[in-house]
Amino acid sequence: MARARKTSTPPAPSTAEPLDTSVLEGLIGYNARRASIAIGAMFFERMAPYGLTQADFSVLALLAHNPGATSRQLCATLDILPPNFVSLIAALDRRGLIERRPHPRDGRAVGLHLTQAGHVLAQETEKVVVEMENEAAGRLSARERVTVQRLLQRFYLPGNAGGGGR
Amino acid sequence: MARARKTSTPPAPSTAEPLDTSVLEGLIGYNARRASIAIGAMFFERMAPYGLTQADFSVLALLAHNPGATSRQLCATLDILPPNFVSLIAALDRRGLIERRPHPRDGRAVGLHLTQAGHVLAQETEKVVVEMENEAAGRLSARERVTVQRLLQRFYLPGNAGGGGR
DNA sequence: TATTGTTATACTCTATAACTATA
DNA sequence: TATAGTTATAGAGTATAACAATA
Repeated sequence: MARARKTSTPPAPSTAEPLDTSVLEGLIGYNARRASIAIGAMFFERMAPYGLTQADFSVLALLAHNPGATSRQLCATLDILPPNFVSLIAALDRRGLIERRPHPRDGRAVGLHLTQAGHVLAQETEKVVVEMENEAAGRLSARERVTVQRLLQRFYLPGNAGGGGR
Repeated sequence: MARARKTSTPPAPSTAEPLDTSVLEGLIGYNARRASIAIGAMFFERMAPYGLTQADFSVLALLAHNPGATSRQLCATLDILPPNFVSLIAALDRRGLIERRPHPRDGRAVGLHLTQAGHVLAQETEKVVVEMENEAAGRLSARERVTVQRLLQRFYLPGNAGGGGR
């Protein structure tokens, strides 16, 4: 997750001249990566009091709206490999944020549910993240924010062709 | 850099129902992260024949337009920590793609330059990456591509407020 | 036979502390 | 004293192989 750096940021005593970055800035991959890292660092700072990574937060947010979802479903949705999901879920369980109940129709699977504490934390952190995004996107209009989201989704969601959205 | 997965992608024998992801899809951070990972995986595939990571490529591309740049400048530009930059540069050097020359005005610094082979590789891979992006962004118009880049830059470039463009 | 969840494990990426040599 | 480059190292994150239990 690239934990945020110590980021003391001295008052720029730096003298080195900046480089010409026009080539890279013309690449969407580069821009998406840099923006993602910048927002991720901000996320890390704001979430420090709650001890949640982006993956942790995503799982809690998904469970809030998809109670009983299985590890398999969450892994597929978030593009996390099952072996890497085990310790994540175990940690949330240890913290009393989620509960594992036997799946009603599949003995192999386990349904995941938020506990009361999990619901509270999911709700509170969602608010924090939305505020953080409002700040990070402070120089974007509401319309621009919707636009950038819609365009980014074209790169990772299947069949999100044009048209549609108003 | 998250190397690309073995991605056999069986013809979806999967039966698990998809989850409601609307909360996450309303977050710019989530969308930027997912898009970045998707483009990164594609980058990894196309660059496999050249053995370059995104960071490697970025360094070569920057040196092509900024001959003599120092490690310090490249680190600052690409947000890479100096200790992590050492092995990257050493590998490019070992491959005969770059050359380290004493800095003309600073005995501590080392000016980095592309070799002939480095220039050839930088030019060829830049073409491959641009083609790859054209494909990845196939469902975006030229105007949309410029828009998404401009908007993403607001998150990681300082003082890129509105106005300006065009 | 295929799938869910898991253990073990290895590799990559990212971070900090501390050193050297020049400035 | 501060900066450029480096070494050593620790900790996240991400990948594969292989297993038990259930379908």
